[in-house]
Amino acid sequence: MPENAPGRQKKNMPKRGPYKAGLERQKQILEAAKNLLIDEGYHNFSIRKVAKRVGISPGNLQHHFATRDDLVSAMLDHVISRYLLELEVIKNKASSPKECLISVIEFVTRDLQTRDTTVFFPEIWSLSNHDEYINTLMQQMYKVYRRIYEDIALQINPSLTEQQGRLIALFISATIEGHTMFIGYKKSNNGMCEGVIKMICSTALQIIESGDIPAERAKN
Amino acid sequence: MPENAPGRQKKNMPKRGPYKAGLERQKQILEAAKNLLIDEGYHNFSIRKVAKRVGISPGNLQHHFATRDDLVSAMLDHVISRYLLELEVIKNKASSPKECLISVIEFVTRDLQTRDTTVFFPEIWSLSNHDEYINTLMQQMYKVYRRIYEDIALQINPSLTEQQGRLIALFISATIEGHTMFIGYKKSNNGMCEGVIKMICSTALQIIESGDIPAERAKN
Amino acid sequence: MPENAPGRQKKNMPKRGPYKAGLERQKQILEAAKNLLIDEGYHNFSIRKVAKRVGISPGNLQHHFATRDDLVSAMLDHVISRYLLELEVIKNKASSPKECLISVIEFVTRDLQTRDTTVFFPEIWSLSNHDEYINTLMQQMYKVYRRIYEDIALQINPSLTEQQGRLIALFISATIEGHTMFIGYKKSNNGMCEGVIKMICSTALQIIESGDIPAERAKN
Amino acid sequence: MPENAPGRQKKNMPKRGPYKAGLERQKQILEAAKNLLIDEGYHNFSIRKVAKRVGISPGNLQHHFATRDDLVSAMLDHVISRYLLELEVIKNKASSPKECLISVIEFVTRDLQTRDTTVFFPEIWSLSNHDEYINTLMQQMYKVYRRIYEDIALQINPSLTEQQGRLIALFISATIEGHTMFIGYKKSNNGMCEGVIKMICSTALQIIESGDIPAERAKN
DNA sequence: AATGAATGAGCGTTCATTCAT
DNA sequence: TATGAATGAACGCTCATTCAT
Repeated sequence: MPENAPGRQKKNMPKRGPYKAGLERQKQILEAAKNLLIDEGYHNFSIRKVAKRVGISPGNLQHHFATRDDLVSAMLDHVISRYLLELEVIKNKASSPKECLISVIEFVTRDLQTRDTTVFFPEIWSLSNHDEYINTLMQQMYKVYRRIYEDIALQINPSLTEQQGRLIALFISATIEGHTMFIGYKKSNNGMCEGVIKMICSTALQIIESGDIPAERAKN
Repeated sequence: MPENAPGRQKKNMPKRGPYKAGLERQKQILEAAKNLLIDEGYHNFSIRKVAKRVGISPGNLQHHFATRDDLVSAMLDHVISRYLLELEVIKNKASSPKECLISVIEFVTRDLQTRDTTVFFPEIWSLSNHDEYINTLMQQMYKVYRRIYEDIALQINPSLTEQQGRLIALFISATIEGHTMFIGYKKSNNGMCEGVIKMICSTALQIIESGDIPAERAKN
Repeated sequence: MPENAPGRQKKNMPKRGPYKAGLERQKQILEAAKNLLIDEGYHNFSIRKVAKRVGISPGNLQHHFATRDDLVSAMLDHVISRYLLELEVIKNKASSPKECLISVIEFVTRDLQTRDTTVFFPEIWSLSNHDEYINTLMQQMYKVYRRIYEDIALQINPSLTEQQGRLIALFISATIEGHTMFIGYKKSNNGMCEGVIKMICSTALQIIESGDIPAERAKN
Repeated sequence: MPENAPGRQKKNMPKRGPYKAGLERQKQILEAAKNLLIDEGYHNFSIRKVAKRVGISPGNLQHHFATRDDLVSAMLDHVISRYLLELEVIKNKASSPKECLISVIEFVTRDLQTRDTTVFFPEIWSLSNHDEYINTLMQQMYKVYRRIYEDIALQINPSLTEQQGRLIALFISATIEGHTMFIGYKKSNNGMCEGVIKMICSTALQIIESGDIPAERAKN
């Protein structure tokens, strides 16, 4: 058993890694798992179904991912890191902070309308409330993601404090995510996407530039 | 067989209703179902667990709610209509449109921090992608909810078109909902709640008053 | 609880009989039970389904027929006695033994092609192997039925012994019944019905008239 | 998952078959299923009971036969093909058509008196009215079986048309089957078996030799 | 790296039956 | 005469997991 796939592993025995063919298999499995999650939802997710999609036996799948939790964790890792990578590319394409802000907002918001994103993220949101590991994973992802907005905000308006930057970044990212259920794939208001984008962009810019952000007090 | 609980029923045969004790039971069941959903998530939801929580046999539960879907639907109905009722009360307490806007935003956003709300709504969001009935239920709820913001917006700024009102309402509601995963119960940024509220309020007012909302074109 | 419906009752408490309306209900129930048996087979038979067909509650049905076995027994009684009555009528219409033989054979064989008969009797045959009460009921019915052939045979050929008459009657009745699965309702050879009838008639007559029947020895 | 046992399968994916031990298990299961059917009847048939008889877990049984229908189908297949094989042997032992006719009739009729046959076939007859797959299976079996009588009849009396041969074969086979409920295992007239055999044989021979069979018209 | 065999628990559901109303 | 409430057992089935091969 390799058990060296990323995820929730406890025991980390120093074993030989998977063969090349094995790595290919793992990717197949993770893709199939992602698609199953999206097609049927987490409440209909099972390793047997994943195995059937890949065309291997459940026993074999469990050779690659020892437990169901391992598989789910690895799959979420897989999808999330790919998503963050995409974001990085978008960010690096822009030549000015403002342009960067707008292109990231546009990319993320338009991406909400793809089936994968419309379905995948709410799945994570609900899961994060019942599984601490998944919650951590998700919060890490959003921290990395919000960092983009924080950096941009401070570049556009250097007079902002770090805390203000964090609050702004939180506000922008939460605002975008919150539209998923309304303008997402097959959602009844998906025609409003472009209008929403404009509102988010102008609001974000206005907040950043005005610097009129409440001072924070909470610690936690 | 009662089967006349709210939910996914189509044919409404003229049957005698349940006894008083039966109605009490139904409420107990719906409460237990809600709590189970919140405690363990939809993927761990089962009628047997609900029955165990109520302290009755699965057979008896199925006497009250014939199928799992019936139970889930009735439970969602139950929770959602109670939530909308609460909103109505908040709305009616306010004496001016602006005050109303602020108090509704404050109520809803603070409510995000209760465990029930933090957990319950993401559950619905994810479910709505896999169950058309639940999606319809959810969209109806949000339509009623957004109607509040639409009315307020048009009262504050009568020059807004209906479409602009709808877009604003969508933006405000989506912005609030989007914070659930970040400032909700036990979420890492839950200390930022008050700051977020201020930003949402000022942003909402600014958008409504400026009337600087993109004209829409998409139909779909 | 009346419990005075025919069937498998053990305790026969001297209670007042059912009201007129109750008797009507009992007939409704028995008819519904018969139709359910025919529509879905004994393995899908349940008192709940019967109750649903009648439009009453299972509890109420069980007020009329205390147990499932009671209901089944009463229903079989009901159908069988009606069937024997029909036969009696056919028999009495004929003016000569030969004519009687032919008309009974024709009636019974053609009746095999009705859906009710095609389905109902195999159901009894299989049940009789697992329920002694039903087996007794069935054997009684066939005894009465075969008696018709016995009488006719002895009338046509008075030189036959009683044993020979019984053997002939058994042979004729078994021959007819055996065609159920082949020329019955929706069965692949149901076009051969008339040919079959002619063969049965001529064979029966030939056996009776020739008297060339093996002497029996077995006792049991 | 083997799922390659005979039965109601459609797609025949090129999977590796079961291990040797697995094949043994499948046979055990089919035997247990047959015996359960005979002991308790189809209405008391359950995969759990079969599993208990074999001494395995229900889950394991479902590994070999994925659904209840698969199991039932495979079991019927199993029993029927064994039965047809036996018949073939009997047929091939005979040296003349007449002898063959008599030995087949004797074998089949006497076999009616074994418990297995007395119980098994009525079970199929009733099931065939509620399950199209089983009806097809049964009709195929009887077609093969009747073919024996058809061939013999045409050998004994070559002047018979094919249609006449089919009608005769139907009549002989139906006549035999029809005696199951009367001379079968523990049935009240089982002492008449030998007399019945003689009547069937002489009747069959007489019909075949005389060629006095009604011309058919119906098509269907 | 892969499959098949096996377990045991849990699921939604149906059911016969009992009983209070 | 009728319904609704309730139980407890059984059903077919899916599942995560383990293990021998």
